[in-house]
Amino acid sequence: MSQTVDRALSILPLLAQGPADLGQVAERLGVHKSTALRLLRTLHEHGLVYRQEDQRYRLGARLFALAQEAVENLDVREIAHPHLVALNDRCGHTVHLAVYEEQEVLYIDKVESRYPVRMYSRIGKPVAITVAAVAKLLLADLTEPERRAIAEKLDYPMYTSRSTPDAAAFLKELAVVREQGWATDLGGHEESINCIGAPIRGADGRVVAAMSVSAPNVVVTAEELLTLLPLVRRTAETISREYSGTNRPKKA
Amino acid sequence: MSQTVDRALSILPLLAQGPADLGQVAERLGVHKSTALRLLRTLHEHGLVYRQEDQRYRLGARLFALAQEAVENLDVREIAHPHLVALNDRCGHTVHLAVYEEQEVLYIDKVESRYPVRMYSRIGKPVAITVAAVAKLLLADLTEPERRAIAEKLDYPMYTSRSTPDAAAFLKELAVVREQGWATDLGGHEESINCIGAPIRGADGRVVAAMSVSAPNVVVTAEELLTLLPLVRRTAETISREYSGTNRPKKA
DNA sequence: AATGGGTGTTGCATATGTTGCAACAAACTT
DNA sequence: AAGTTTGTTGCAACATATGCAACACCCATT
Repeated sequence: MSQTVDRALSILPLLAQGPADLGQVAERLGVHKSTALRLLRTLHEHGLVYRQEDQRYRLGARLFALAQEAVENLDVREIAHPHLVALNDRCGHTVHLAVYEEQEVLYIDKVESRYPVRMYSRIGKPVAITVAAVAKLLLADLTEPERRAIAEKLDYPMYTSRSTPDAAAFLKELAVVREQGWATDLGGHEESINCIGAPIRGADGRVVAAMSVSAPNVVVTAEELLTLLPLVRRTAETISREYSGTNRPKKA
Repeated sequence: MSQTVDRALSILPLLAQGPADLGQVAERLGVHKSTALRLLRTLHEHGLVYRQEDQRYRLGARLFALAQEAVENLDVREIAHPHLVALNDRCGHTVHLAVYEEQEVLYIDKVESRYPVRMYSRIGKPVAITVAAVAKLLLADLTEPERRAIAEKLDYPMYTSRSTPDAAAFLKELAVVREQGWATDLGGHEESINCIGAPIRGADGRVVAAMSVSAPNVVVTAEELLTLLPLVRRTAETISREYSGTNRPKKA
């Protein structure tokens, strides 16, 4: 791989955390200031980096444009969105859509709860991979060696007492999820929040995305939330059918 | 500037047009296949590029995550502040910056009038939402159903005889504000104080904040204050440009 | 007005890292 | 099975990125 490009690209996540000046960039990259300057200049010419009035650098508009095109290319999102909204209309809770890519699970869509109490999550943000219902669904579909490889590499932070403690427990949970075709997260990420999720499959049966419904204890108990399971699964299946084209041909 | 990085970054807009295989990328870059391969690999490692099952490359979801993180860490206040100060330097009146959050409009910055007579307001304090110019600007940008939902829920205290009396009047006012792109509050909150305001927009055109200039009658009449409108609008636009990073368009 | 610390910027010699090649591997067509 | 297309690796040659040191600049301090 290319060292120069590697360094240049490392600047992006760094700037995503907030603006930084030349010195800071150089230091965090471990290179000379002049080197950092030239990398930043190149990024700047491509519009990925913007220089604000105080001379500090931050991510540029071009990146947003690219990101926009990137999500548009993920057409699961496009197809799923109206169904997620419809589901939210019926149950009122927060609905998430996530995909697995490069060892990460990312939220790519979200429909906010209608209740005043909202949970914290962020589109584009990596999911708590060891506990989230959507993460379990997406990982459960990998091959057994892949699952094991990933499970070994992960950290298992104990967000709550009910978080997945270690690789063994995680693999076991994935096996259950794979078997039953749906997943839960009962207070594993935040003590008072429960989720239920179902997989969205492509034409070949592989899981291409996962969706979930989340609600805090103060609104509905875990048992009540579970009564929504059939609805969630049906929604996921509808989306799967539309996505895989067995129902409605939509796009070329 | 760096040739290697330049080439690597040129791949991104190329892939934004749709997935492409190694050969196509190499050809459109004008480099050898092996070179393109190494560049793509580096992009891949950073998650900016994703390799789909048919081995073709497309933009990766990480791009989306980066952009999302960036907007979240973008501080309007930080960017706006120097411009607000400059505006205050020129006109001498109190300048406010406000955002909409969770059904409320909050002041997040303020530059005090240089005149001895000052109006009462406080950073972090909720704004008089039915009358303030900044509130009108922020609410006017919501969707029609959202606006109606909020307008219904609000109280309409008659701070003065010129306060907005009810939901119908408020919605009508919002429509006007939305149309004209600026707002006023002429004695609606305190009998002797007038404000004019303008919206600050993000890269996608949505209103992310609003600013206003306020002055009491004893210093300038409402008509005199209105002569500042072009200046206020220009300032808001300058901030918008800087915030959205669209100041410097550059092309290959 | 002069000094000094803090930036960002440029020219240059060195050698490091990138390049294109050509040969190899693998997957599909015929 | 042979042939075509596409992706991948090792290597030698050279172009390119690198760090340095000197410079320019701005701001605060004296």
